[in-house]
Amino acid sequence: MDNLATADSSPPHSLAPDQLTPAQRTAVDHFEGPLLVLAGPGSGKTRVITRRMARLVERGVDPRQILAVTFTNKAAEEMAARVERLAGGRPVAVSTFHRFCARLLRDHAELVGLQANYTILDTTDQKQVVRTVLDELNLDAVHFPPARISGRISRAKNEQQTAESLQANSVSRVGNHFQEVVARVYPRYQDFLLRANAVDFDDLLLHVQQLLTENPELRSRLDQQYRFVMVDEYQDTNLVQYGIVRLLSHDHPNLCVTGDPDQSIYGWRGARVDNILRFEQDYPDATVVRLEENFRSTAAILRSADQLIAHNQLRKAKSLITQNPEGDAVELLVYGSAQDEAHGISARIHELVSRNECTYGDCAVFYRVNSMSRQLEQALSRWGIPYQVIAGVAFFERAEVKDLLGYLRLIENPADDAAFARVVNKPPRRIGKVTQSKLARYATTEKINRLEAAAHAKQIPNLSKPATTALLRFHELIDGLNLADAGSVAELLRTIIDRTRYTAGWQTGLGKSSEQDIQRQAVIDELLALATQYDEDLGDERSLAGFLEITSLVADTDAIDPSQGNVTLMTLHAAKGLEFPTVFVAGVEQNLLPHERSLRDDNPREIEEERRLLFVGMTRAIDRLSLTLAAQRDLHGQSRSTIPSQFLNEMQLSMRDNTIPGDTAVPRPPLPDAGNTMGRSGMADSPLLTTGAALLNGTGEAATLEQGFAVGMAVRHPRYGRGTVVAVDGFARNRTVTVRFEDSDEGVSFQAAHCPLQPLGRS
DNA sequence: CCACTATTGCTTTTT
DNA sequence: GCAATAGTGG
Repeated sequence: MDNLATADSSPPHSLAPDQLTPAQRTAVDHFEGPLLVLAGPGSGKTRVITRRMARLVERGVDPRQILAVTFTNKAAEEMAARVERLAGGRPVAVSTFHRFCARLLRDHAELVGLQANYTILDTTDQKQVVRTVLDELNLDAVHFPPARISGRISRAKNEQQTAESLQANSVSRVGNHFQEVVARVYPRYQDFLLRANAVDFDDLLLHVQQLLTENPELRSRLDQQYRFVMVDEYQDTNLVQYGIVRLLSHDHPNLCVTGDPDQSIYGWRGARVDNILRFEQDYPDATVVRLEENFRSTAAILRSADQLIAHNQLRKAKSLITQNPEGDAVELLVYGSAQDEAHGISARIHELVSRNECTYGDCAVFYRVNSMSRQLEQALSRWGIPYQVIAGVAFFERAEVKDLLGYLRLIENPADDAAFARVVNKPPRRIGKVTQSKLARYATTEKINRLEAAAHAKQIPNLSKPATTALLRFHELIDGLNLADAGSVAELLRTIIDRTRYTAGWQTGLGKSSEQDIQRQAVIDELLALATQYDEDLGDERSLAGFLEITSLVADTDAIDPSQGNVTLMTLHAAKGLEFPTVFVAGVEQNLLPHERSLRDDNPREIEEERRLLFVGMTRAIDRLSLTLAAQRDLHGQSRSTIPSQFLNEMQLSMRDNTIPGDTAVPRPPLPDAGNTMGRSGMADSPLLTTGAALLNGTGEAATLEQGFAVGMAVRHPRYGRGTVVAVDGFARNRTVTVRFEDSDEGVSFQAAHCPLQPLGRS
């Protein structure tokens, strides 16, 4: 089951579980004082950290005195489970930076001007808030895109620039319109958040830093409480995180950080590699351990990766060593089009699996941008290969999820005007733009939140009668909802869906529902399942705040599920910390990897980060690694010729050209027939939906079928199983296929061009 | 004054 | 190919 695992498991080439190299041993046995572990890819870093934590407990350190911080929930959970196992069942707290801060802030909210029931805004909410502020300033969102503005605000926060200092800064730089606008929006944005008792992701960290800086007694108490602090992926910390870590390890500098400057890929998010590079200056008596031997990849893979990364100038020289066997050379596969590339990869996986060289779950495909998953999904679908996409359309980004969570947020924190704006007219209850802006104006002048203002609708000037009653009814609706009455989060969600008649508008009637509605319902069911799980896990401890905290701070990478036996598709960023026997990196082209944005102003730092990104991707591979590219790729709908990535010239590769025009160099899947499609795919008729990612798996887009569909044709859907086509309507893009699946009375309609239906032949 | 449909434009990476 | 806007009918 562990074919996808972090570095600590035991891949074929690794040391026996109990064995440690001398360097690893030094790190594990290190007790007090600062420790820096510089760990190359596949060097057993996770194993070292977990072993060290267990060792601390063994030496009598109370687990509550250990604070371990990672960047993803997935990493945190895995680490916690592993340490607990090693430490004889004693739980050790492992948390992400954001979660740790969220908890701390919950306990001390009033010290930074918040209340304990504050809510966390996501990027969509942030953009919405920016939009509101732009409106107030009479600026248009077309000329000043909210996404860019909130990005700049986020960057400012990461660099510890307050609204005031940014303003001061931009005044000195006259002429920069955009910067000026950002400086004007920032303080109002922040004001909105504070009034809404809400924080954004950056605030979680920033508020905690402020908390620790301004309250020395609290700081020293926490410093004392967390006598041992461990930070994983230290090269990814930003200035604020760096500050927090330092504030917590002042009196007890038993700080252990681990990381690899060559795997720093979050510079764009404010991460500072310098943090790890200057650790030895920050803590002159630090012990430094270098883990350079790789236990993961073949020598061939490692050699190419090493050659690549050696081209980074702004780097301390370091080479990767391994005693692993040579293995196959790293391949470069060149295809004529993105479609060929996708089919080529699928064919390759199909071949490897049918020759029993690996399983589907052993394979991963990485790419630079999420939008590249679509074509890969289509091809894999056509080949009948089961796959999971990490963060295709993220589960928690789905409108239904955000709406329902919006209701929960508003119930928990009535001051959350962002949540109010999100749900006040969802589903449509005749509270449109005009009414909302009158309400907002009134709320602002009266200095009350919007929900309260809705209760006073009769006092709002120029409000039409129907609008007034609609607002009053909405207020009543929210007022009548709470966790105590509902009994559990899941029950509360059901009550919300029921009372708002949330799904009422969906039934397109005539005894058939659309594919879209089925998906939306599935999303809701998934959220309910998640809530039920939460209710069970927490028992009497359950709270809305707790549930919202979990749902706000999850990442899509958390959904990676190795046990499913699926090919895994994800971005290069999401791939960090994982390993797979067979890896494909797709789209290794100039302007894509390196991304065009990094080439734009010829900044070597950015190009080096792109190089590290490819390095990270390559070093995930255990046995087989292929880099692929397409000579032509669609960009904004237009097909364009591409240029091979500059990185390809920097390493040893064995090239295979599959671009012979009009030829069969790229195989297409064998024609489907009822007999062997099932056997080949290895897919269950209706797989269980377990995670958000798995849920969305296979439903995105799909095959364009040359032969089309006809009434009476037997088809198979990756999720709903076998069925028969009962109707075909419309033309071209509007063509829909209605299918009746086995054990179902209803027909389900699909867009012919965009569904993963596989024809099985006539029945 | 609101809801719905057609149309234009922009698209890294993520806690 | 999506999401914010413009336009139209109710």
